[in-house]
Amino acid sequence: MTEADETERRKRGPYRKTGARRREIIAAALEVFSASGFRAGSLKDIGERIGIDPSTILHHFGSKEALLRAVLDDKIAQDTQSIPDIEELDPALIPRGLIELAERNDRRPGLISLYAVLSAESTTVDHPGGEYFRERTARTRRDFRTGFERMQQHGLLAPGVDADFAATSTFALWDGAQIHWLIDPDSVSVTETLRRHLRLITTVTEL
Amino acid sequence: MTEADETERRKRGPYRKTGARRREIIAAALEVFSASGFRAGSLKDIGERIGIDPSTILHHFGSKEALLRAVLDDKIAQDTQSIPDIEELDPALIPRGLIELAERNDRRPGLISLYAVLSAESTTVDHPGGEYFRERTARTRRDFRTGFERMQQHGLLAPGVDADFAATSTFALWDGAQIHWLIDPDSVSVTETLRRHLRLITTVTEL
DNA sequence: ATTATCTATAGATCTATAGATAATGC
DNA sequence: ATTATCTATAGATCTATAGATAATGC
Repeated sequence: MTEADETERRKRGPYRKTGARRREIIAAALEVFSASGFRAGSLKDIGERIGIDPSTILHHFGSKEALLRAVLDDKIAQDTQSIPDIEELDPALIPRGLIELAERNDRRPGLISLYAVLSAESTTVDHPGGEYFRERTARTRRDFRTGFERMQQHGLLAPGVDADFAATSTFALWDGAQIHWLIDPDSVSVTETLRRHLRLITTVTEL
Repeated sequence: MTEADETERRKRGPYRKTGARRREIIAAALEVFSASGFRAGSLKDIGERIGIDPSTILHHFGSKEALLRAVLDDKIAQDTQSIPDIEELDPALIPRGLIELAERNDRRPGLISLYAVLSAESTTVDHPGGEYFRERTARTRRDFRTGFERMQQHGLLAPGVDADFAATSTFALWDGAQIHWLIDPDSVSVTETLRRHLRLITTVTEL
């Protein structure tokens, strides 16, 4: 009945500009959430950046939580911490791949801030990003471990370093350096710290 | 004039129980701020834990910001990341000292959460903890560097590791591991990751 | 005619203050 | 008599909804 009705008076669908507007909102939301966090970043802040009313944002996304999900989903595509093709990449090139990833991130400080701020905020009670960040950290650690296991099989890890420690320490050092960089950008270079760490835990020297 | 007046009708000062009540509030505030962050953690939440009204908290501390400062100042005493006597400690014992510090922190997860959550939140705009955490990270990095410089002078750093990298990487790895531990406690042991890192960057083996 | 946008506003916070009542201590 | 605590409330948010107006596209 209801389904038949819906089939009958079919919807027209979004206008041509709607996609662009949604992307505009997502971009503004990324800025605001990374600068203020999810809870303190208001729909009013987001709307003001692009000159629209908060209720217009809700028209497009339904709720603030749904907007957060849209921001995070959108960013998965250009994720800051997944190595492309880690399964097939020549193991000797994995460290280089990680460093290039860090260098790319250096050019998008907004994304770094989004992840660093939200991943910490997501550990607080009742935070809508909790599950996303639990899954993401698990996936990233798994990807890292896969990469370092392949290096290990080719004898590319330094003596005394196993794949699990390589993955855990690299991931922790990376995220920690990013937070310290956010707190005081002059005091630490994420890329340089990562590079030296990888020189230490692998036998790959040309980094 | 005013001063004379104040000298004349002198205040009686706080009651005997006031100190205890303030400590009670600070303890409850630590719990709430570490579980919810500063902005999302409300005076109502804090008051409910110890059965008092939000306005009573403000009577004792004046403002929510002042309460945060009181919580942070109180925690400086039992800081989670300052090595005792790093200036005098036998350089060979510094890694052991760091690990013991991490082990002590393991037993106070509330403190770890407070620092991890607030240090990330403090990077957001207009956050009252911003200066505190900027100073704290600078001081911690300086302490770490001092310690590793002393180790370097005694030839206790691994080949290719200088004091600056040792300090930056250890600090980053530590804070990053703590966040990952908060996100998924089963996936990473802060102490164990730190221990293996220190084995790698120093020549001290008994860890 | 449907979607996009705005205005207005409900309802739920939250911090802080004013002022009344209760507890403490001179 | 002073401090501690509570009740009541002001004033400032904020998210979300209802309903009117504007823009788009069949």
